[in-house]
Amino acid sequence: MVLTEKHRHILLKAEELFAVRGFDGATVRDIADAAGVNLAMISYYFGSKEKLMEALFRERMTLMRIRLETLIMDDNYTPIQKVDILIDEYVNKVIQQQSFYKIMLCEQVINNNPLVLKMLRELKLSYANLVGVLIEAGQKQKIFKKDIDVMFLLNTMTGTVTQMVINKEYYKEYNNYKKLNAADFNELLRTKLSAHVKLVFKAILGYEQ
Amino acid sequence: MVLTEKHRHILLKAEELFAVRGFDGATVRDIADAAGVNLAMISYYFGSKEKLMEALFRERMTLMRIRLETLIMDDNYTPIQKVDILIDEYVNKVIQQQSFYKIMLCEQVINNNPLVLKMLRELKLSYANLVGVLIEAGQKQKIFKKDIDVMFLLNTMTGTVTQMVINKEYYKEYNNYKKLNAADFNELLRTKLSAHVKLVFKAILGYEQ
DNA sequence: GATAATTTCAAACAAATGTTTAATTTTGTT
DNA sequence: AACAAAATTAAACATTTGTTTGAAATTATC
Repeated sequence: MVLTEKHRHILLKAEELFAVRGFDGATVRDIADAAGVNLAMISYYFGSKEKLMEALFRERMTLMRIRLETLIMDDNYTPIQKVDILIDEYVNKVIQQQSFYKIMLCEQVINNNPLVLKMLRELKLSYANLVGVLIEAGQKQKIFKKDIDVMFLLNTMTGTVTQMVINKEYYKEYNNYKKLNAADFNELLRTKLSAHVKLVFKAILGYEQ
Repeated sequence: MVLTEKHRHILLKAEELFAVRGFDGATVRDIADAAGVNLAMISYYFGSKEKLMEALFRERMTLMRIRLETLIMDDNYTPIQKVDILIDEYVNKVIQQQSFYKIMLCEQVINNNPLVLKMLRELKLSYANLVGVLIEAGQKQKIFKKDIDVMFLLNTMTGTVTQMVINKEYYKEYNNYKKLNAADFNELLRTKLSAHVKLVFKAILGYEQ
């Protein structure tokens, strides 16, 4: 399906609502209202609510895998540099696309849409495989230690980052960052998260510097 | 509200359904069927679907905070021992109560029930405060390094553990653990998660041994 | 500018949802 | 055994839900 500007606008508004109310909680009427279009337009443009969700996942997930693949295969970086880039880019992406990552998280728990589940599955396994290649390269160069569990490594990153994003407001409150505006706070979070995950990765992968 | 065995039985079945379909996705009819009671019994026993959810949270969350408080105040353990116990008990609890932790995760994202949100908030903040006390004790003894961000520390633990539990099946598949039965696999996960989080905590808190 | 294709709309539709009702059965008490 | 309280039930209720319809408005094509 080719997406027009109208498609993308509806997807954006649907995304915001799904992130706050969940797939079942956000009604088609809510989405139509938020997008400023008639109720019937959702079915007209996407076929159904389910297919709208599928379109959203297809749209948001398209670029994810490709980027990682080019990074892993890039010969201009050392394994350590690649790990740092991987972390930076992941943290950036989650902070930039908070709504979608919240939806992804819920969809991993709630078993709603088979097609969405399949896409998540493929993304996860290909991520594990690609990062596995990176780890092995680092191990061959004696930079990373032996016996790295790729899934533990990845889930530590994804879990820490999503958890911090979900609990953003508590973090803000706990550290008295109330005076910061949303953009500045996101920037602070981005910097701290990158540094933190990098520290954790050093411990798991077993390298210094 | 005093909970009878019947109450608890319905809560258990509701918990299983909420974990798989979400609050909005699990219908009162589904829950009644799963519990083997008449549809009207849900309202009769709990008042409403929302109140059933609140009762579930009240029931499951009651013991959480108290346990941590006694651990932190216990003088028989060193800070490092307390950290290890904290991790072990958290991992055990999540693996033992996977359904409820999945529900908690979704409720943190989806803003459904104000009372549930309030309970989550209180749990999170009191957890942060109590662990903060533990960290400071360790810092005073020069065991932990300075400038520990308690929320980053906690979210690394909760994020990693929940992420591993959510992606259990992928992990099983990726590592060819298909032959293991559910109980054995949970045990394996428990052991590996404990060791992994302890390693990560050592790096964050900055101690050896 | 006439015609066709596309987009938009209000209304209607059937199905599903949480909750209530009022009658019936079961349980407890004396 | 007789009565009262509690538990259970099938049916009904009013909303809300996703989706469709058929007419109207808009845009594109010749």
